[in-house]
Amino acid sequence: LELKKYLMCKKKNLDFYTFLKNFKEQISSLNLKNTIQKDYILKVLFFSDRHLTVEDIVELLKKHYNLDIAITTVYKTVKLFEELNFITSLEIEGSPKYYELNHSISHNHLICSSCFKIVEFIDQVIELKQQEIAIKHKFTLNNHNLVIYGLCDKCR
Amino acid sequence: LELKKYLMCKKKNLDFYTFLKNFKEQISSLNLKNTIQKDYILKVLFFSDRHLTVEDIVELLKKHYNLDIAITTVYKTVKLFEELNFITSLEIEGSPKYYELNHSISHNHLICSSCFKIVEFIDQVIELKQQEIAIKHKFTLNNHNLVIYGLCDKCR
DNA sequence: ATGCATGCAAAGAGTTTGCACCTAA
DNA sequence: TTAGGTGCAAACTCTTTGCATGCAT
Repeated sequence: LELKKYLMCKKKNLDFYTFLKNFKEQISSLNLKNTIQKDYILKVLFFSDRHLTVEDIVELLKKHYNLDIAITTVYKTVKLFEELNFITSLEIEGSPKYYELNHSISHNHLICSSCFKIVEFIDQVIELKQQEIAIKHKFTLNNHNLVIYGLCDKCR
Repeated sequence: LELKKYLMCKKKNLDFYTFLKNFKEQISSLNLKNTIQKDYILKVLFFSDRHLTVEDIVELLKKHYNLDIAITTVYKTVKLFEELNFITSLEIEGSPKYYELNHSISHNHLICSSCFKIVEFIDQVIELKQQEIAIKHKFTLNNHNLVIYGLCDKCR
């Protein structure tokens, strides 16, 4: 029971092995190969409570699983995972890309300019307004990226 | 009169020479040096009706004024201009930074994923909501970056 | 057996830095 | 005269690509 709770992901409300099984099935059905590299990169992202850069992923693979996976492989893999909608990316001014498990629900980020803490939020009013604006300008909305920069309470 | 109208900037509602004079005074008051390079980089940004990359600026300097200014100098200059709030920058996924004259008014961007057309918009509801969210999470908001990606009517 | 995957090395894009010389004030 | 500025070359960061080998299916 304790183990099961540990394996749950807050974001997906799912245990890792169910998630991994589904993942492996999707990889197979696309005629791609299941590998240790893919599994562990996914695992690191699944259990992380923060947004990770490619470099972070390499370090965590080494630290937690003593695995040496080439950074090139991680770049290729996160690109694939993003295309398959397993993960999403976040661009922050002057930083490498950050990755996180796909929440399915559209959300935005509030970032502290000093300590780089990232807070996620959802706002239905902003979501709807964006739809309105897209329609007004005759755009078909596909995704958006709202990042608010500020100072968190600890840093000011 | 025609000339005067030509020299007006839609965004600043100001003619270039008034703008340049004010700019030069600010540069002097900071004990920085006024140079041809700074003047012309500002000029290109002033008269542009679109967002410019550093590379765009170098090309326009050559095309319009037959000036060869080193790209390094342009990088250094736009960085300075941004710190002095003469211009603002915009980050788009997988693109170099885009610069534009500072509007003073906070605004957002809608970008076509196919032709990269950039449309600017202002929305008071979104602005206020962002303030609310910052307060809720105990952040002091300083700036934000909302980019909506979609397909414009021509591209879909 | 086939073909995607891995990982090394190398290239690539965008940007910054160090430094000698130049120029505005 | 003396800071700051310019522009060349080189470094730097992040990311992608080419290719030989490896491994899943």
